[in-house]
Order: sequence, then C-alpha cells, then structure tokens
Amino acid sequence: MSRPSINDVAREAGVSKSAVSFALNDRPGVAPETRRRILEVADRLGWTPSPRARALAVSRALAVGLVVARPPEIFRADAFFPAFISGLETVLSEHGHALLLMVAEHDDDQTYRTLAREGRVDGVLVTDLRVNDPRPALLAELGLPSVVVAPPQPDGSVDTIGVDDAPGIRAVVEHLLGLGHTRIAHVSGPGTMVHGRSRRAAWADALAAAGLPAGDSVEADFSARSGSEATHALLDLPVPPTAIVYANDLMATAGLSVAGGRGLSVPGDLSVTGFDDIEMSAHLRPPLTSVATDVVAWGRAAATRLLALIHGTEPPAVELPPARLVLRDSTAPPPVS
Amino acid sequence: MSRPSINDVAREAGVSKSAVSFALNDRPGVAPETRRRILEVADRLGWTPSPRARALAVSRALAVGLVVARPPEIFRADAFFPAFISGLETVLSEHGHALLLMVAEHDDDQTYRTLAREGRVDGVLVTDLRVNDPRPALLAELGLPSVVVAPPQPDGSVDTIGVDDAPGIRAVVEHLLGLGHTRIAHVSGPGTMVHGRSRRAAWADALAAAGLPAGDSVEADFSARSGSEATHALLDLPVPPTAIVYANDLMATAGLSVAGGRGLSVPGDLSVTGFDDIEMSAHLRPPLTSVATDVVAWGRAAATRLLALIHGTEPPAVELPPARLVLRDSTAPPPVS
DNA sequence: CTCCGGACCTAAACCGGTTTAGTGCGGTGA
DNA sequence: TCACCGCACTAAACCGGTTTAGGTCCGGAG
Repeated sequence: MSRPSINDVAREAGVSKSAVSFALNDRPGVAPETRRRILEVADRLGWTPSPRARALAVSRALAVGLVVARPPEIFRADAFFPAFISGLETVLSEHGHALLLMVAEHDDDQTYRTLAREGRVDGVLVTDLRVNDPRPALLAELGLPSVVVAPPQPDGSVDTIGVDDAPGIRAVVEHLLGLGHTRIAHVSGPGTMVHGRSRRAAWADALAAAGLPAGDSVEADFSARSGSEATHALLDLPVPPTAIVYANDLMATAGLSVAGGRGLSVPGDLSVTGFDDIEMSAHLRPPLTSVATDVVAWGRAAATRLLALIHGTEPPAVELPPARLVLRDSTAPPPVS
Repeated sequence: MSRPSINDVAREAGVSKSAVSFALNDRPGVAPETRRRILEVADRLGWTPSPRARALAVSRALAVGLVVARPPEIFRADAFFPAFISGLETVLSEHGHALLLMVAEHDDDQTYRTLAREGRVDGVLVTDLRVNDPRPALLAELGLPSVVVAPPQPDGSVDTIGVDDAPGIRAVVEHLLGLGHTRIAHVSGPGTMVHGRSRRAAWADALAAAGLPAGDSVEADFSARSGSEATHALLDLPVPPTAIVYANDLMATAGLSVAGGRGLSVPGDLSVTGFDDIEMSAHLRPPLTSVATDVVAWGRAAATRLLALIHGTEPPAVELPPARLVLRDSTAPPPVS
C-alpha cells in the first residue's frame, strides 16, 4: 500500500511502462486516446514519477546547491539569504528541482568537491564572492555548472549575475554632496569580498568625480561590532567627517548609536547612510537613508540562469531592477561650522 | 572519464560488485585482505557511492526537508534560521544526509504533501509552530517522520524539541520587578504562533506570581513596523507602562526608537527588553537587555532526533542549554514619579 | 571417508524510472 | 502485388547501487 510505481500504472492501464513514460513526458508515439487513458489512471492512482528513480535514470540530480560560508554572524549579516533563497525557490520548484543547502566550515573547497563527486547536485550558486575567488576556477575544473551571484566584475574575469551596487553608492554620495557635504567618509566591508571592495570603489570614484580629495575610510566586516569600532575611529580623526557612508545597514545602525553616544546628533552633526534597506532601517531613530535592491529578483534570475546552464539552453536575458536610493531622515546638510 | 562506478572498482579489484558493496559498508563476508584491497582501489579511483543510486536501492531519500512559510519578512524575522540551519547541517552532513530547503507560499500543506508523495525526503523539520497547528497531524497522516521545533507544549499535544522560552521571559520580568517596576507591559508576537503565545503567557504569569494586576499588552507580529505601532499604542495609554517586554529584539529596537522619538529617555523614563539577542542588540543605544538562546544547539538536537526517528533508533536524550538573560543598559529603575 | 557448516565470494534480482532497439500492422507508391 | 514506410507500442537494457540466494572450498566432527 505504499506509493504506486510506474509498473502499477502500466498494469492498470494495460500498457507497457515505456508507454506510461512516453505519455507522461509528452513524447510522440502514443495515441491521443491511449495517452488520455494513461494519464487518467495515473491521476486516479495518485502517481507521480519518483525523483529518485528519475535522477538515476537521467543521470541528473534534479537539485542545485547553495553553499554558505560558515560564520552565522556573517551569513551575509543582513537579510540577504532569506530573500534570495525565496527567489531561488520559486523558480526551482517550478522546474522540479530541489534546493540543497550546505553550510561550510572555512574551506568550502571540500564542500564543493564532495558535492561534485557525489553528484548530489547539477549545479551550484556561488555567493559572497571574494576577490580572486578560487571557486569559479574550482567549479570549472570540477565541471560543475555554476552561477556567481555578485555585482558585475569590471575585469570581466567572472561571469556574474546581480545588480551593480556602484550606482546605488554613487547616488548616496551625490545626495550627500548635494546637501553640501565635503568630508564624506566610508565604512567598508572586507576588502577581500567583492561587494566590500566595489562599494568602496564606488564611493571613492564618486568623490573623485566631484573633484574632492580622497576621503577617509575604514575597513570593517559588515558586522555591527565592526561598524561600531570603525565609527569611533572615524570620529576620533583630527578632522572628522560630516557624513559617513556605510557599506550595509547593520554597520550604519551601530554607527548611529556610536554617534549618539558621543553626543553627536544625527543628522544635525553627522549624516549617516546604509545599504540593503533592511526592514529595521525604517524604524530606527532617525530612520536610515539607505539603498534598496530587489534581492528576490536576484534569486529568481540566478535560478533561471543556472537551470538554463544545466540544460544547455539559452539563458533568457534578465533585467534586474537597479538599486534604489531610499531617502529618510539620517541625512541632512552638514552643520554650519 | 566520468565518475567511476562500483563496477569500475569491482573490475579493477578483481571482485564482484557485491563484494565492493560489502566491503564499503563493513559487512561480514569479506576477508580482511580483500577488503583492504577493495578499499585501496576505491580510494585510488576516487570512488564514493552515488547517493542517487543508493537512495533508489535503499528506498530512502537521504535527505530531510525544511519548509519555511512564505513572507520573507517573517522568515522568523530574526537571526533564527541562519543559526538553526547551521546547527542542522553539522549533524546532517556527518550522516550523509542533505538538507532540502523549500519556501512555501501560504499553504505549506501542498508542499508537505508533494514532499511526501515524491519521496524527496525521509523526514521534515517543522518550525514556527502555530497554535492548533495542523501540520503534525498532516505529517502523521502522510507517514512522514518529523520533528517539531518549538518550546515544549504545556498540553503535551505535540512532541517538540526546543528550549522553553518561559524561563527567559520570567527572568526578564523578575529583573524588572527587582528594579522596582510595577507597570510592565508586553508587546507580543502573533497569538497564532506558539512562541508568540508562550512568551505572552510567561510574562502574564510572572506578573501574577508577583501579585501584580494584569499588565497591558499589545499583539504584534515580530516585525519592526508592528513593534513600532504597538509601542505607540502602549505609550498612548492614560497610564503608560514604565517598562516594556518585547517578544523579540526587532520589535524592541523599533520600540527604542519610538520612545526616543517621543522624548522619553531609555532607560531613564522607560525600560525596554528584547528576546533572541541578535548581534545588533549589543550595538544599539542604549544596548538592549535581551534573552539569548543557543539556536545552533537547537539545530543540532533537532537533526539528531530526526535522524534517529528515521532510522528507528533510540534518540539520544539531549540537554539544551537554557535561555540566558543578557543584561545591558536598556533597563533601569522606573522614574521617580 | 563422508558429511556438515561456516567463511568467502558471485550471480542475479531489485529499486523505479528513461531510452533504445525492435515488432506488428495498415497504408501508400511503383 | 509487393516492398517500404511510419505509427503505436513493447521488450529489454541501463543508471549504480543494495540485497538475497546460492555456490565453492576447506576444516573438523562422526
């Protein structure tokens, strides 16, 4: 009385199991009437082909993998994963593919190797791209299809999918410039990660484009703690900035607290901006000016592209909505010295 | 030149494939010397059994599922999932099981049914338990092993694994009582979720135990926005509370901002507490008094229990570390009226 | 010397699908 | 009339493991 198999359907419908298989997969060689009958029996018996057997037969895993690097704190710290995964899933489940999630210790290297060797997945998604990341090469070597989720790489070394965060940062800096700021500092993500580095570069470029001298910046790691420390460092400078552009909302939030703790009013004495526009940012005091991106759309796009890669079909061109500046009350003109 | 199969190993080692299978699984009936030779060949060829084939042969999926209910905002809002998943994974990967993640639209019903019908997983983890949750019954009906991750249910209706959050809330309330508060309000999670309801009950019980009249409470949904609205509602009362116990840190953070926005000083005029102790809480102004639980340990325990259930072995008794009150600066004696 | 039993190993069935190679049959063109 | 073709369908191989049912060989008991 367990799950019916294709044999049960075949017997019940009075045909061979190949006929059932053909009927199910809309392949020619089955008379319309027969096909109808087969499908009806399948439906009556509540039969769906077993992904296990199918996976073995077609030599496909019918699953894709997502490896996240360990430290749960830096589980991309912000709300990235939940939204991204939910975007992935909508597309994957539509195509009968499962999403395998693995959490890697420090060397995700072994995780990918195992994934490839065991054939548990047909492809993987690579997130949190690092500078000179060895993973694309590793995956190419392993022959495992992959999609790298990251802002476009200027050097074109890696083919990525994702929204460029530079315009968002540029918009932030231009907004601050427009308010009259000239000493705009930056608290960056790790220089080892591309989204840490690209946001920093965008900030520097925007300042340069405005003809301003290079601003101060401190490298942090996207965590609240590091944002807090970086903020202290900047405010301790002989000539402290009048605005700080943070590489994410978590650090900006910590920065808000540090400023307040030092008796500075935001935005009166100091303007603060974040990135990601997490839900909480609208409910801070003051509400945080930030940059929003549609991460769910990233997930959908990444999944679509990966499936196309796996099946060898042409990946449909996707247009990701650009990052969007969200103005709130944490920015204002600099204090009149 | 693709992956070697068991046949390649058998041929190379000059034995039958059953011998290889026996050797691999440490089963009797193969001479030590032969076993050694087989394993050596396997190693040389870089062979590992294919989970796909194995899954079909043993009629097991070698995977477990985690279904999260849709709204990414409420992806348990806090840092629960990242930590929980990372705990799950350590145990699962040790046992060669994969973690399948699915994001359900509103009716996770269908998701579970599909999961069971297709046999993609051997068991599932149920989180975000609702009051009168239909899922345990559904899963029992489907014959799908499952572990419910939630605080212990007082009525014993469902067998759960997880830390009781009541002692944590009680500790918070007692801490506030000790400081001299008597008007202690609560912003709860949805009354439809057990951890919303159980935290609320714990708060009410603690007040009652202290001989105080029932306090004011407002139902929210764990999101920052709802926390903000609830806080306004409480502070608008004719006799506003001097302390607010929030059911999570996200809402407490929003509450902190609301209080500040209304000119109240925290903790001078109002004490505020959270729950979960997310990373950011230590970096707010003021740093948030909260309750920390070891969610990674939950994950490990849940995975261990589920695997035992699947294999029909005795689940080892686990001792989860109790919730821990983390005192910071958001609580202080009430203002002297 | 025969018989029995255990240790070691193999052949073959099986899991539940997909896919390839045929088979039988009615219809068409030469 | 017959060769040939295409259509509908079936039988059997295959994916890569596990598992069951033997089959040998050898040593020891009777």
